[in-house]
Amino acid sequence: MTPTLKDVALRAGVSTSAVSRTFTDGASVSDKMRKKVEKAAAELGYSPNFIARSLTTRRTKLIGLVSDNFYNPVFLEVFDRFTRALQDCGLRPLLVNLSNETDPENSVRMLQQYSVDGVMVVSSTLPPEFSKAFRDKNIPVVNTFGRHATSPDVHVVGIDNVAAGRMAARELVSRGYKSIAFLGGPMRATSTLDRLEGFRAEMAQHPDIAFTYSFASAYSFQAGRAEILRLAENGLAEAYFGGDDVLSVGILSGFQDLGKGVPQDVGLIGFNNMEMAGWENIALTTIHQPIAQIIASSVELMVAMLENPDRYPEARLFPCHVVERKTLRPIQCR
Amino acid sequence: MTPTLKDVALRAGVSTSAVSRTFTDGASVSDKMRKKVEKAAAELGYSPNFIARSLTTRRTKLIGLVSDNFYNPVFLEVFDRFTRALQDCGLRPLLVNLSNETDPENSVRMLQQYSVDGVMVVSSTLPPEFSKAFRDKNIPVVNTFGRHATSPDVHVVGIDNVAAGRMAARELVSRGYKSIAFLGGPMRATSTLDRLEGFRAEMAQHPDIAFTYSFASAYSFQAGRAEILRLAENGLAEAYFGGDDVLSVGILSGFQDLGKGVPQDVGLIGFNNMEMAGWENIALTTIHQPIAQIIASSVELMVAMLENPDRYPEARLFPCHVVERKTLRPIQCR
DNA sequence: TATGAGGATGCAATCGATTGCAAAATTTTA
DNA sequence: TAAAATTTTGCAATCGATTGCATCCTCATA
Repeated sequence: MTPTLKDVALRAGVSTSAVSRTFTDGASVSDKMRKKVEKAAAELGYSPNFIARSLTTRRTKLIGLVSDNFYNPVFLEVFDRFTRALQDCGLRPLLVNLSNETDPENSVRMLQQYSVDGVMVVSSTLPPEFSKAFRDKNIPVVNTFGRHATSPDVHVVGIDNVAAGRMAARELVSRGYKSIAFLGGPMRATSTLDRLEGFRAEMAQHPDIAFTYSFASAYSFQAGRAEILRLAENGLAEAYFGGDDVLSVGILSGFQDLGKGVPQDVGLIGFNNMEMAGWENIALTTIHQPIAQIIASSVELMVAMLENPDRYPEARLFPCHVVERKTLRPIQCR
Repeated sequence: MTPTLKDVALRAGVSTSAVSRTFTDGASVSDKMRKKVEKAAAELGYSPNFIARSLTTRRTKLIGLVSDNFYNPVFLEVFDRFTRALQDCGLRPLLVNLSNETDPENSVRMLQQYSVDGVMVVSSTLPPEFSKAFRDKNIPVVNTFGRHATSPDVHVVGIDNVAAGRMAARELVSRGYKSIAFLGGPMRATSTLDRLEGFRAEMAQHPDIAFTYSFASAYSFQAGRAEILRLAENGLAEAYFGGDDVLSVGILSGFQDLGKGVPQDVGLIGFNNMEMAGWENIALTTIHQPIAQIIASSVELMVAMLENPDRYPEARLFPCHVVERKTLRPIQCR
């Protein structure tokens, strides 16, 4: 059906090598030959078959994009940016949904069967074994939003969660709140734990301020709402750090039920700066994670690894910053 | 590096055909042979290379998943469901971001170069030419969320937008509003136009009720907010049908600015039933689009087309239903 | 004009599988 | 037990490309 190399060669009256060479840059072909071949190719509507090509070049330009997080609004941006950035490098994302996969084996095998050139593991909750499994098969892998401490033998691009936790605490302290709480996502997420660590470290500097913490059952609206409602039974803190923005909107909703005004009665700072956090009827003060940079850097790193697979693993961590909106009272000068 | 068919054959002391056959079901191999081969394969950690296989079988099991909409929250669900459903059929989604692509040519060529078995065009805004371009190259295509009227020569799975528009109007009428407005998404989206058509048709049955319409510049929060604020200058209607849920949340935010209480002062019904519409502090009454069914059906249809590419094109339309929350006043009995 | 350098071309092997066909092995039938 | 039928197996061609190597041109230089 679709024309092949041979068809073009036949029509142009040249060898298949000649045709192949006009379509691989850097190959030696005379102008005359190139013209002839290009003409025949155009007439036939030929373009080289990547799959067949990959057999000899050992490069498919396919990149596995594996994630287990398909329900967080920030992932809209994540997918958009990843696909664009990859496309711009001539790479193609093969999407893998790991949502209820516990065993790396399957995904690794599958991606290996498709001879992907590399894999991007996009998750902060996936255990490091996943990334390692790829590396063990000699497939270049970068773990975006990963935790650098856990997998020093795999490339990680993301943020410093400990620093982010500290930043949140510092922000809350600067507003003069006298009792402050950390309301994290599920405890199994290492990112949560790291942020708690930083948060706690900062709070340790302020023994005069009451500090408590707890965890929601998931990074979800309902989980945040349920947890804050549960917490309210024993009295609320003056300000909270929500595990992420959707959790925080749940908390906001709980405050509303409780008749607590924000920021008059209680303060809240979220995490991620998802698009909806900026919606005027939500107006969540939150910590922005530099997604654009993280993804650009991830792809850049992947490209570099394709050139040199033995690159020494590195962690690229980007700083966050707080985005002030309306859920925290103004800074207190004392 | 990774073991090949030949390696296994060598180790098992059999022909490559034998190995190939034990890995393709339905092929004739004796038990003894199978055991021998499987043993060798297991020892080597072999699994067949799909890419190489596809060369002769002419099946890659790759499905192009092309979309131009990466920022609507419902697409989280869409991507999650699509990837799962495809995976469950042994198919792999090759993601293509068409966000700023105006010409089908590139994407078609690219997907052809990867020998995808089929393409799912997931968009209600992409012009029918995109879908047609694939069909013209004999690549099976189903247009999910497409408009059936425009492309009767391509498989379409989605909803009946005209009916949905009518449903919205009817709902608003049943609440006894005396002036009703349609505030759609961008005019170029055919889905918007179809919904307006249905809406208008229903309103025509009620000449006593004032009816107006207008369009926001995009399916976005800011566009909805801006448009309602603009509209307010000449006085608001009693109730609105928002083009989609994010647009509607923008409208809600505008109402808030205007000091209009919902649903006391003004009513609003959205479209899509995105997850956030159910959040208690948004509580948007909206029309639910049966995404789960639409996607299941799309994938089902794709699988059927892989079996029989000459299948006669059909449109599969699913009914919507309204989800009552808190942005519409109760039904009026007269 | 002869010589050599270097670029352009083609031949044929190869990448990792599948598969039609014929030969070999096994089972069934007489 | 021999012949026929059937199942297994292997050979070799093929899928659509790329590429090392040898040959052939071209053109500049002496």
